[in-house]
Amino acid sequence: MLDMKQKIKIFKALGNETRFLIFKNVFTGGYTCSLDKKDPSVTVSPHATCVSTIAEHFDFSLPTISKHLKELREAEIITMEKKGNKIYIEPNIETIRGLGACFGTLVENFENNRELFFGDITIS
Amino acid sequence: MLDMKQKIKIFKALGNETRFLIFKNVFTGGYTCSLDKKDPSVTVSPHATCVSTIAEHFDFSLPTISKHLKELREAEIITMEKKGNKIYIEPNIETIRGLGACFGTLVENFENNRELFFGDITIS
DNA sequence: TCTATATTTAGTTAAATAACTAAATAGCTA
DNA sequence: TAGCTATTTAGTTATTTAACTAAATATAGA
Repeated sequence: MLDMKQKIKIFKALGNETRFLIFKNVFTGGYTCSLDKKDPSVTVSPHATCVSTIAEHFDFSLPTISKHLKELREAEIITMEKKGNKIYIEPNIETIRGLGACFGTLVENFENNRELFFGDITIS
Repeated sequence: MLDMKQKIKIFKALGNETRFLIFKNVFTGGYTCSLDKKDPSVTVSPHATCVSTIAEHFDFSLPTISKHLKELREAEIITMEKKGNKIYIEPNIETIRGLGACFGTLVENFENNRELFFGDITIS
């Protein structure tokens, strides 16, 4: 379960256009980075990519993208794993699943409370 | 359906501790503000509250809270309706429902893509 | 109309954010 | 080892954010 600090960190991370676009593309596989040619057994997901590949899609410098990725990693939205001299970035679906569940619970509780208070009357 | 700009605005709004706490309490009914005594027919939800009531729960000045509320309203996370000389604040559940649905779709698509790629093999 | 209440606007300031370039680190490959 | 690739760290700067106080606006009620 995500605690409040963690949720705020996630929202802050996604509340920036560049980071949001990185997030979007890492999760939907918009970027692809060739995996290690020497070792095809490397077990990265099809979504995996690396820092420089992502940076190619933006007009910002590599250090700027690197810093954005760090923030996404600290919010546990992505994972970054070093393999050789590259860092493979993958979506952290558990965090997104957790966030989705939080919103689901919030909506559900809200509906239940409303029903308790208003009975079966629909408020427009 | 929420567009990208709107989503980013929502995340930015919730990525601040004070605004997150306001959001939390407005949605869960943590604050309650007495409704208009003269006119009990006023149709505000049990979650309704007003700016000064919210401000009482924080060590920040009223203008600071007012500005935070404005940002939450612009992100369509809450609604603010003036009735007399008070402004009643209510949660905008549709926005939260929409956001929850987005995360749901993202997770679902992710699972489907993974299944398409990996078959029924479970990746640990 | 006068006064009190509720809220926002304006203007200021300190801190945080997001960008840059240059330099450092780390791991391949020749 | 030397050079190349991938990435981060350090240091700087401009912009944005979040806070404040004081003043303005709007409504309610005496």
